[in-house]
Amino acid sequence: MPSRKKPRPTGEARRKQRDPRALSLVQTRRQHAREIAEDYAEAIAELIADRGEARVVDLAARLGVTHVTVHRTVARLQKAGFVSSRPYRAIDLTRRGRALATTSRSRHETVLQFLLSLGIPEHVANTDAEGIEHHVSPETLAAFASALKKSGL
Amino acid sequence: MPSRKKPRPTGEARRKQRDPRALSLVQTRRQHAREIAEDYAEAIAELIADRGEARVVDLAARLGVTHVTVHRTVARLQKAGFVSSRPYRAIDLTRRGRALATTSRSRHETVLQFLLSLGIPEHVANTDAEGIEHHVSPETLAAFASALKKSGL
DNA sequence: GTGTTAACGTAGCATAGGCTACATTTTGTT
DNA sequence: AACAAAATGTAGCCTATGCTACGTTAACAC
Repeated sequence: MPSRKKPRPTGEARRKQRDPRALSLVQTRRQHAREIAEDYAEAIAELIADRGEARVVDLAARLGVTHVTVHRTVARLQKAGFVSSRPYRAIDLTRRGRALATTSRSRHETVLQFLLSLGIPEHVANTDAEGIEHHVSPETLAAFASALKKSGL
Repeated sequence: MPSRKKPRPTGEARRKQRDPRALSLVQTRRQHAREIAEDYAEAIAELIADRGEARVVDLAARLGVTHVTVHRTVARLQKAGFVSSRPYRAIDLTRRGRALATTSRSRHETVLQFLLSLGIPEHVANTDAEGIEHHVSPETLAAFASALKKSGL
């Protein structure tokens, strides 16, 4: 098969990207699919750690969506190579999925601790961290970690 | 008419939200539509300031999408009361749109300056700020501003 | 081993945001 | 005024992420 990847724009969309700020916006949008993968990987890893396995219903409760959404998304993540699953069975992470879960979790923790170190109340920090973590580059993450270390002395 | 707003989930989705972390995730997802409104409002305000008017093509170049996407989104934002537009004319912000643009712009600036104050390189900070700004609560924004003031002495 | 219930899967709908291709209107040139 | 080019609009397709409603399988009680 001719490797049916998602085709990048070739017409106006490509030609018109002259404004430098557009690049950041485009990157931010591209990031979106990965956000979901990160949230799922993190949640699956957590469920496996907590209860031994990740079931569709528990994942749904953990993520605040219906089991149908979980089912479809898991199928997509399986195609993408992050999880493995068989009908009516628990969901498992692939090696790649575990790697994603690990880095996501650690990044989440750093962002959360950093926000808390600024004096932000816990419930606010939790929600903000959830939204922010997916948009934090390695450089920014390192800066957060270093600021955290300084403040923690 | 019976006020056709977007209906909130009433079945499984509502019942199953027992996990506290789910709430943050649900909120983060709900935020999504507003992100676009903020990006558009900011871009439109900027174009009007820079060239006197905001045209569909310029907006498309500024946002890194095609003019078709801009056209459809502007229609949605008009329904939502953020912009006003007439066929083949420039796009204008409503009072609400201008308010959104102002707060978005100021928040963006605070986030960006805060990242820069941590020593993050400019091009990275720009991209990260673009992604992060939409997920920063008023509390966190205040914390950023206050940290910025301290560091800026 | 049968039957109920909970979990899982499937069908089908809606919204939102991308795109290309093509049609129409404005704008600007000659 | 007529034409060419640029801007805008429309049609139609795709993917992703939600949902409800309903069918199917597996787990568990008895």
